[in-house]
Amino acid sequence: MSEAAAPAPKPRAGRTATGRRRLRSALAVAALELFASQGYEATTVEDIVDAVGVGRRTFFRYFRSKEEVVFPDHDERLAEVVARLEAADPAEPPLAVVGATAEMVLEMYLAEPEISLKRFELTRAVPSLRDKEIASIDRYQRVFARYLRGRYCGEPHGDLRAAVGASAVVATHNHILRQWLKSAGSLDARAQLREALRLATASVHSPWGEQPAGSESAADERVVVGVVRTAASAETVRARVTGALAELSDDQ
Amino acid sequence: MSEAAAPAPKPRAGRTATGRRRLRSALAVAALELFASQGYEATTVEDIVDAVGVGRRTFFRYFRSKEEVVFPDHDERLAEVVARLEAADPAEPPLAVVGATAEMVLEMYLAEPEISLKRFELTRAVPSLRDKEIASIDRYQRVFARYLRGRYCGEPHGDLRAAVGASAVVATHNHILRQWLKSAGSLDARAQLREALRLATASVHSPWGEQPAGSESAADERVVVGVVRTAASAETVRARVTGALAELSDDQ
DNA sequence: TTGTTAGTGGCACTCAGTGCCGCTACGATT
DNA sequence: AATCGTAGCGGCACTGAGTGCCACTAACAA
Repeated sequence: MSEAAAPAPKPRAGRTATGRRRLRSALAVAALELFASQGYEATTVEDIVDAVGVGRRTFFRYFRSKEEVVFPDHDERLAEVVARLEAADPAEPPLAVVGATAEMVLEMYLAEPEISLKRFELTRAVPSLRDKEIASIDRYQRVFARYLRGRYCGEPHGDLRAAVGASAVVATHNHILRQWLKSAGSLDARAQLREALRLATASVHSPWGEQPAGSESAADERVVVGVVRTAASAETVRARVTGALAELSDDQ
Repeated sequence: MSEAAAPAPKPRAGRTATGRRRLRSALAVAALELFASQGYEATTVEDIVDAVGVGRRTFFRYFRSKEEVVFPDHDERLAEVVARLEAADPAEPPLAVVGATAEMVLEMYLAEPEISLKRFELTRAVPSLRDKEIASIDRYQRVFARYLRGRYCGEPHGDLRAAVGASAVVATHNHILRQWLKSAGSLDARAQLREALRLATASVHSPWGEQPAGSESAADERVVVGVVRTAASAETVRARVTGALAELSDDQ
């Protein structure tokens, strides 16, 4: 209260000494500390800038909003994801590309565990931040879906497959990430994600859609006999295989 | 401007005549009209209440925020979803229950096409509303995932399967809904959703996880011979079937 | 007629976010 | 070395969302 009584003589304590672009970092650090100690909503932007010793206006030069200080570099990360997808080998299976990109995103979280954990606690506690994170996750998913839509272009249910594939990858990524966060950085999340993606995206890898009654097949069509040993009934296996093999023609 | 010059004598034009709880509806209608005509952000809450002829304070008694007027009954709908899941027959396959619930949600949109379309346009144009909608959709997905987690409890990758299953259902629902909205209410979205759900959730219906090297099988194990006619190579079919039939023991 | 209560209006306030202007420190030019 | 341009910053004033509080009024009950 009383420390702000003299607006005329600016203290300017070590501002330029910290460097021009370190201000952003200093603001973020101070903000996260205050959020952790006294809560997100109870912390005003004025509290943050007072802790750093800069003007309130300066805060909004480095962050578009109070929420953005919690997710400082989401834009850059999304841009990396887009770049990665654009640079991907078109010979790779589409879902493998998306899965690998998801692994890259996971690596970003794993690279700075303490920040990821702080954010996790914050987003769990503050609804508005949770909503914000959901929205940014959705942006990843949209980018994934757009990529897959391009790769599945022309296929029977390409758009649907793209949407479901993207959502499966994102859901799997989030599941593994959440497990890792809850365990406070336990085991190899990378390997877990890879295995989980294998399970989750199994059905999306092969094309969907009803057989157009032997359209382009006929030529190189062959008869394949498979022998399966299982406890399930024959009818169950028939239904399962029928669903799984619905249109197995042009994908790898 | 000049119409607000006399604060003392309240006009009170037909307030009570419209009924006590119709005010909410009147506010929503006026808001949507203003949003459509002059844009969401350019419309202040004061504009809305002036159009209806009530005080600004009253608006916030009916809507928690300016955004909520666009999604007036999301809470009730989410409650309906929860109730439906809780009342579901435990004998039904879990994903069938969730799928049917998603169909119920779709029905809600289809029930009032003009409002759904207006909202669609608004959420497409205004980022903050889009984020809000994403967040509320995520709430559905969480409820779905929670339900599936309970049903898959104890199974190999139950939690992952629940997360992926829920996301697949939601992604499918959104895809069909979006198609319907883009076509301005064309054909039978119900049938499309049902078929799409069949495709999208095929792999999640059967349990996941690695075979425990013949644990409880042995007893009622049989040999099943399947004949498949396809254009794919034998190796492709083998890999596909192996993946699809990974653990086919207790689910129907 | 006299409480009682629910719904409302209005006022004042906090706080996020923005536009604008002035200041200052730094670098480049001559 | 003096000067100009500029980028970063502080501060002020403003808008608008959202909230707390209190007074008022209409309807209802005793």
